Amino acid sequence: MLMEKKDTKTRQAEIVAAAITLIGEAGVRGLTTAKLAGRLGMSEANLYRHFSGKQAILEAIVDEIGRVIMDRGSAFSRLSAAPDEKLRMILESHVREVKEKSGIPRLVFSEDVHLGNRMLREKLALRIKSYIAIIEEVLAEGVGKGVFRPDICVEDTAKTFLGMIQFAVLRWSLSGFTFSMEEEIARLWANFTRLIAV
Amino acid sequence: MLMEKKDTKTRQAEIVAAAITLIGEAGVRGLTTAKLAGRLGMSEANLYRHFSGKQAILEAIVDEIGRVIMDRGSAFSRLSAAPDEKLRMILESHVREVKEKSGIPRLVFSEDVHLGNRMLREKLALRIKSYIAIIEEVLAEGVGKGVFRPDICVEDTAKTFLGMIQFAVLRWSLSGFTFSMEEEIARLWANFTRLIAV
DNA sequence: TACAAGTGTTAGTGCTTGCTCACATTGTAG
DNA sequence: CTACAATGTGAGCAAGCACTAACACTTGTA
Repeated sequence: MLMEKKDTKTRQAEIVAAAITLIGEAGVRGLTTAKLAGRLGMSEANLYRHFSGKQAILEAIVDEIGRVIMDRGSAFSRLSAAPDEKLRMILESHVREVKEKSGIPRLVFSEDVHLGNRMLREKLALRIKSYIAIIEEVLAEGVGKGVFRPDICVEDTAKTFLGMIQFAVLRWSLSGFTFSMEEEIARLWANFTRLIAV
Repeated sequence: MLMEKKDTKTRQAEIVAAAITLIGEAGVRGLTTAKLAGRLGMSEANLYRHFSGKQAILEAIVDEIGRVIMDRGSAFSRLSAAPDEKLRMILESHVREVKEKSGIPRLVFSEDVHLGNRMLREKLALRIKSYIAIIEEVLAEGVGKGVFRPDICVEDTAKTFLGMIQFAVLRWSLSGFTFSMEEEIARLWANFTRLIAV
């Protein structure tokens, strides 16, 4: 009787947070009911009081990811900084997020999402789409204000921008996190901003 | 006694090919000794005659990936086309490769590589590095010949270029392969080439 | 106070996993 | 021809997996 009783909403949030951390450390494969329960100091069976199964936990994580992305979008759209400054801030907050919650990109790339549950895959595709839209908006604003080249396609440029970040994260992960992500991103940003500046 | 005896070199090649196909269909998680042996029409135990274990099979796949990349590099360096044409050809051959052997990108992104065996991770990081170097070379040639802007950083631009492709593949996978990869890539290429053209 | 609903645990279940063992068959060198 | 190494098989093992049943405690409420 070590575990104090808590509202299921609270427990669900705790479980999701622990699951993201665990995925960050050990991957989606490493997210087992035994490890998750152990990490939380509760029994495996108790997980099933709050979630119908592992799939439901993954769904909840994807919803959490969506919430993070949406929050970021609304935060930056309210901002009154220059478009290129906004873009840099999105970049930096993205990198910060990835570093402290590496479980998120890991789930995004995982086979469990790409090959497993269909709903999971579609939900995530939608989230990424809306993330691209956020970048597009900033780019369009920059084009309108004359800080970005008028001949860029905002959609393709947004996709290229995000791809640049993703690939940096991939290389960083493959390197065993040996190089400085911040420095790498700073270099990439310097080059990218030169490409799209008027 | 359905299985005819073959040289272990031949069997290894067969196993690696079947494993890549299987990963393409079912992911690295779907690559189980049972499925792989079943696909090849042989017993599980026979796999262990030719490979010491699953890790060894994954290593052989990574070596195969390295061979593919190296071949591509040497093929394009021998080519006498214009730099921008070369870059487009690399892009197209990359996409073609991904489409017919989707097991390769799946392994590159897999947790088994990123979190599992260290040697695997380092080998793959090296391969990607040399792939980046190939792109860099083409970009540098283009800058020298005056077809690409002289103010680009070839290294960062190469990384951005590859990231753009990777991200397109990710979105394609997340979409359930519903959109046309060729059209998407064509759009991205048109925008990218505009960004780096003089 | 009674009691139903909600939250917790222990101790399992059946299934899949990578892998091994003992044994059969085949190819080939002396 | 014979002996031996290489290549093949079926049977099965220990560990890990997601998940469940049966039961215990707590809390809100009629």
